[in-house]
Amino acid sequence: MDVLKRKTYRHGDLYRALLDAGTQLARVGGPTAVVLREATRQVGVAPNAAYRHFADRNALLQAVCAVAQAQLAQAIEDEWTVAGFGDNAADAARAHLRAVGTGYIRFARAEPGLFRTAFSVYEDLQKAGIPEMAGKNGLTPFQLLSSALDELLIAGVLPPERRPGAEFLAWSAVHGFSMLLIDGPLRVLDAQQAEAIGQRLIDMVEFGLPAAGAGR
Amino acid sequence: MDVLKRKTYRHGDLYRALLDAGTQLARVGGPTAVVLREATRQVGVAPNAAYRHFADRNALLQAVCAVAQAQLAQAIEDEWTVAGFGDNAADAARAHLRAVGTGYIRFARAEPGLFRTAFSVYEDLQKAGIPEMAGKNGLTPFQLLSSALDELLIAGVLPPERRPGAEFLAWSAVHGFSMLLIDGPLRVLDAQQAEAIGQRLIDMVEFGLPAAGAGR
DNA sequence: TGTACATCAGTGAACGCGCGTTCACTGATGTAC
DNA sequence: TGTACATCAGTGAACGCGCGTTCACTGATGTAC
Repeated sequence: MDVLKRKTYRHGDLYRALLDAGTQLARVGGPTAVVLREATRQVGVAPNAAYRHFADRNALLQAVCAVAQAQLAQAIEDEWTVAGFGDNAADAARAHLRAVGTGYIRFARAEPGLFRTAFSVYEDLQKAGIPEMAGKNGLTPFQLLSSALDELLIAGVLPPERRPGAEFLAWSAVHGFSMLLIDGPLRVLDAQQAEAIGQRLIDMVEFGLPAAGAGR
Repeated sequence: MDVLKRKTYRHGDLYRALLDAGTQLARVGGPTAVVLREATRQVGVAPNAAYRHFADRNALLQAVCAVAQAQLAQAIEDEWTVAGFGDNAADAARAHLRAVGTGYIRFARAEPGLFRTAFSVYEDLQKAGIPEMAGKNGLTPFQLLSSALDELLIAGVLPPERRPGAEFLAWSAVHGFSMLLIDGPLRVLDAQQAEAIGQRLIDMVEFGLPAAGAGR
């Protein structure tokens, strides 16, 4: 990111530079802070130069959104790796579900701007599988959650009739908590408190999920 | 709301008219749609006339936010009333918790713009008790949730050591689901599907809450 | 009950701002011969 | 290997837009005498 001075007339990799600058803007100020002119300013290029690489402002935002998704996926993968394999399939599955939730919440707290950007753009569940949004293992956040739930199913922890749509129940809890944590009333919590309540929330999901839809 | 024509030089109740116009804008387009000039335009008054009644644009937004909170509270109260009292204290408490969640989700789905506005402004938990944000019974959404949880405690459904902070667990689940429903990937669900998954989510909270924090 | 006057709600015009986007251009690069 | 030339990445200037906000004002209202 060479600000204001550049040796060559051609930039070299302006696409990448603008994407990086846009990501930095999102990191600091969330999706509305992704301002095309500001990105070109930081890179040291004329405002309209961006139009060689992005159709319009929204295309830049979309690209930044994909970066944010990928970083979230990576944060979850890291947590998954730490969780390991446990003594048996059931324990491993539970640990992986917890890892997904924990990674999600920690990322939201560590990178609130990127987190909000990840969910700012109109997103189809169809598009949830595109590779730009994945971590190193090639899985998106949603796919990682699905994997953990599949493990729970195979391990016999989650009854088959409760499996369909289980993603949305777990996701809702963790997503809502993250939102309250970064934008809402839980903003005031310190790291330790946030972590403690976060783990209790994941307890609620772990114990409540197998019962959800129980004979009502 | 008299658009463009007005008999008297004085408006009569411009504060109310601007607040109503602002609320309508929020209803249609969420918090960012609360534009001061647009509100005055709809009321048929000069842009700067607003400054007789609101310190600035943010003051108008705050007022609209309070209206949105109050409408949410009312939606929950209505659901609470429908839920009734059941056969015993435990059933009644559970029904009331479910009513809070159901009212919350239904309001989010029915009035996504107002819902997003309700949570757009910096909100302290301190301010969660101010009367402008309450429904007819004088309780805010947060206070209604607290009441339901207190009932669960008294009825012996929720162990005393799990009561503190339980608001945030239940709230997270229902809030996250609402967000995914109106802005996220669950946008595609029709009313029936949304209702069904919403009830399963509330199952998860109902069964998972008493277990959350269980001996870890 | 009638009149003078203070109040203050709403007016009209203008400001500076930063945004996204379009236009015709310029000049470094890399390829064809 | 050297040169002519097409390509196209980045330039410079400008546009229209709508916003929030400030200024000095005007004229209806309601109160004091």
